[in-house]
Amino acid sequence: MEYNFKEIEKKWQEFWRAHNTFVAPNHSSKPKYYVLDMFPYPSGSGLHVGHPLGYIASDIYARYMRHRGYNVLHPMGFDAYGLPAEQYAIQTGTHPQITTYKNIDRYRVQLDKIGFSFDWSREVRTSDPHYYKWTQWTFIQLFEHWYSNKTNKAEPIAELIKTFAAEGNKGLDATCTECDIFSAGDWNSWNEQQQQEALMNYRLAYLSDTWVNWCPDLGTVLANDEVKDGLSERGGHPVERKLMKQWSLRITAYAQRLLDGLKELEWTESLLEIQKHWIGRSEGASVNFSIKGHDKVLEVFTTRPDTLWGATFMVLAPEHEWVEEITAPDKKDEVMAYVEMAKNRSERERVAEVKKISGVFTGAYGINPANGEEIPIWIADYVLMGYGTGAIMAVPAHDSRDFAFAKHFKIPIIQVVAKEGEQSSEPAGWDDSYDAKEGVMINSGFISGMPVKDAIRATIDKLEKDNIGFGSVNFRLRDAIFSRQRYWGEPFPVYYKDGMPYMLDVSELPLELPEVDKYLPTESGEPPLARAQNWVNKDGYPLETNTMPGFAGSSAYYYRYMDPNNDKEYFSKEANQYWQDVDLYIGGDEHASGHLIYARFWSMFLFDIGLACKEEPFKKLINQGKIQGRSNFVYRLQGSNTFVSLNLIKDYNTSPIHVDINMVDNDVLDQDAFRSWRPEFKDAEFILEDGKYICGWEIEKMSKSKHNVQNPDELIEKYGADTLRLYEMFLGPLEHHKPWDTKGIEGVFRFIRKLWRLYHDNDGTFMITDEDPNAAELKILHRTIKKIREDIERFSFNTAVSTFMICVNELSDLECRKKQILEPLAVLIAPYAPHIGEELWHQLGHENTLTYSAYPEWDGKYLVEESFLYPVSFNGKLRFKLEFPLDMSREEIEKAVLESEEAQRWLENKPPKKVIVVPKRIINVVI
RNA sequence: GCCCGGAUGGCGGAAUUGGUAGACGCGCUGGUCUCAAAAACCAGUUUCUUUUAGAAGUGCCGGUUCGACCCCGGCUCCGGGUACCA
Repeated sequence: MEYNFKEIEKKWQEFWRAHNTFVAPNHSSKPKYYVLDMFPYPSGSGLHVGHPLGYIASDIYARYMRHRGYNVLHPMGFDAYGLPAEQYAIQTGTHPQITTYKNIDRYRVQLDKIGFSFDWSREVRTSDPHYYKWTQWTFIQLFEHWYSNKTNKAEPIAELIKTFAAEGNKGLDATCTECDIFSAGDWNSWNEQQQQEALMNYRLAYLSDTWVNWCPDLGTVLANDEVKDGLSERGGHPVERKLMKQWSLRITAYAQRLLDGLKELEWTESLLEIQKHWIGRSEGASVNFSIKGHDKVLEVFTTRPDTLWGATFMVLAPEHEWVEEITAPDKKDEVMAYVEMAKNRSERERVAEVKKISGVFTGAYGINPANGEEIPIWIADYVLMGYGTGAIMAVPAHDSRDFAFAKHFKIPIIQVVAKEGEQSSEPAGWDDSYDAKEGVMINSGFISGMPVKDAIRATIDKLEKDNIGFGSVNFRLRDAIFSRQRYWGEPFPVYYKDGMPYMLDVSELPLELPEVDKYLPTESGEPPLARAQNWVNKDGYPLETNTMPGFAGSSAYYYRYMDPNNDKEYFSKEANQYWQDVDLYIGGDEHASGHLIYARFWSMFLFDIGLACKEEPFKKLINQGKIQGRSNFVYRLQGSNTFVSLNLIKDYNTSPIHVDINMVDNDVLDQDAFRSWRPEFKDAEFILEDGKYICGWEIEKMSKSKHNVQNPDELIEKYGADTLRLYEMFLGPLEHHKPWDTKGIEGVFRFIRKLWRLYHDNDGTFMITDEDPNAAELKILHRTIKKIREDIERFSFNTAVSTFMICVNELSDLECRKKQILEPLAVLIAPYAPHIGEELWHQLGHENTLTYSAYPEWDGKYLVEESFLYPVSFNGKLRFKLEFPLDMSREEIEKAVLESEEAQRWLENKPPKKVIVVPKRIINVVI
């Protein structure tokens, strides 16, 4: 009987479920290991073969660690809030909960069929009130804390109130919204509302008027990481800028820690790089420029204070609050027109017009503090309100944007840095600015002659001494906008009294998502929750109508898995002490600037308030590559129903049409399937080559419209889950993006059957002997164990599959049926192909699962070689091979090589110049 | 533009520390078994040449080295991130 994967896989999946094989206890004497996958958003189209790639890898590792004696936490859950279910609700009226839960059920069935070793007793769903209770709880904690730069952590607002009452906010070093200095007297004289307003500037979750990315088509605001090229990441809808009252999280308080924390993480270089960029730390100085005729000082941030002498103008962002005030009366119309234009432009237009130079002169002048020169103040949209102070000193000689601007508007350009050993030249003649990171200062007063680095230091010292500036650091990272004007998300635990927001009491959580009649904004433009009946707190005050964004629920789900059914707290201290942090996290790199920043921030905050014992949640992270689609095409002869095979199309006028990849095998079209695919192709004719219709192909995104989606279900039906698991790993390195192609799956399927036949005769009878293995068999086994262990340790799963193939090929050649060889092999392969592993283990006479059996160890004594077959090269070119004992000395080998018959041919009686002998590697003769 | 990653047969890929380039698998070619097919098995498969052998060869050009897919310098192309971030 052949290997019956359908029966066997079903049997073991049921066994695992019935015996709770993968349930991990929170109390164990074993060491812990936490393997996490990025939990999926359950979309309506189910899993395609790209989704399980990372899950298979993590499952192999989780199973491997169980074999090695670890208590392995390997949970799975669902990111259950999200736009698609809500968009569907808007169209059909179906509650997003119904759609989402239906999709989750489908995902669960699909996941189970692949044989994952998840501990489903720990499943979380972000839309479940038992779960989001703690998302809301965290929000309250964020609201009740502020960030002290002195202690460098989050501190309770209650303490801050005491400080304000005793000494005002003067000496306070906090990360906060810019606000006026007030005294204890001021504070104590204020009413509740005034005090609350002052506190709002400090809270880590705060409500403020913010410039947001407003997406009219989705009817909501988006975070910076949800916007790409001026379009929404989901759906590609245009985004505009809008000033709105929104909740934000003061993630910028953690910018430096988020940056520093990266150092200890075992993440890929590219991921660390993306995060570094996103945080975007720049060192420089704040410099105050006074404005002629005003008693205001304009603060700018520059990374190059040394170039102060070259600052020939200043630029304000169009949204800068002083634009109107400083503009000269005769320039008002022009300036306001420009500001209006800049404000109304969509984000998309702004991005598209980046190269266009535009701006307007305000008629005002700033005073360059370096030399007392009056320099014009311009308004231009190349200066962004959100970075630094929204105002810059422009140094056209040494900044390309300033240079282009100065040339365009004919503003003077002064060179202040020259290359070491070079003379200055006339900047008016330059093609571009000289963005000098190194060089020597010129035309710069007391710093002239200094190298750039020293000049920066000296300038900052001088600025600080004169009290007109100071060394400062700026981050690109912005506070995270946390409000969404959508229905399907966590409700904020917030009510409003006299227009001021207050938190619900923790005992009132969870604040459950109310029912609404429609999932659309109200007629007056309020979010969908405004439609809810009685959306008020227990005292009748109105509740917040915004909901939280997608990243709220995914920012700490990895902690909740540690203690998922805890009703009293987020997770217990004991559970957290035991599981600590995620040892291995596998997921896509599309979350580099979103989820992975927010989750780290969230974790740091939970650390600060004493809940989590680790600051960084994800010790090691691997990005599995995306599986791309591989589309197939047929070529229709223009204006006909005739299709031309790929290699003949050059002779015809054809147009390509996507065909479903399920009716194509090795790029050969199943013509009958094609004819019955769609009515219009019923009478299709084909122009064939070698009697076959060959399809063209292209690598594209996997999508329904391109007919290139491959579901795992079909493949499991045909080949079984073990084959699918091995094949996905065999495709190539885990981290690589790669096109999906079923071409090679037959080979893996053959391998699985060949493995089965090692243990069974042609009739399917189990045939294992107790005979002692010979040296050759032991060598194969131990070499395989060694290589498999090394490969798993370095997450090289593709080469591990090859190694199994080599092992099975060799044992088949030897017709080895010995228990001492084949029993360890069954355990060895079980993490990869768990069903066949369990079945063989069972047939070998074991009653229980092999999940917790020790992983085989290799013993070097079986691998000792006595001799080595040396490749012998002449001038680096391989000529022949010679075998020598391993204990032979270099001198003896050299002598033997030179005396050998083959060598004589190449030496042609000339003495060699040099002979290199690298033991166990190579011999190279130089002539 | 800037930053990161990559390029190896017809295809996916291997070569872990500078030491036999192309493991393993697909595909293809030929064969065994069979009435036939499936399955399985065996042999071959980087390219070129004057084929018992030789030459070239890891995107291109150059360098270091006894020896380079691997290190260095300069390019080309592809993928990703980011983009008036002062």
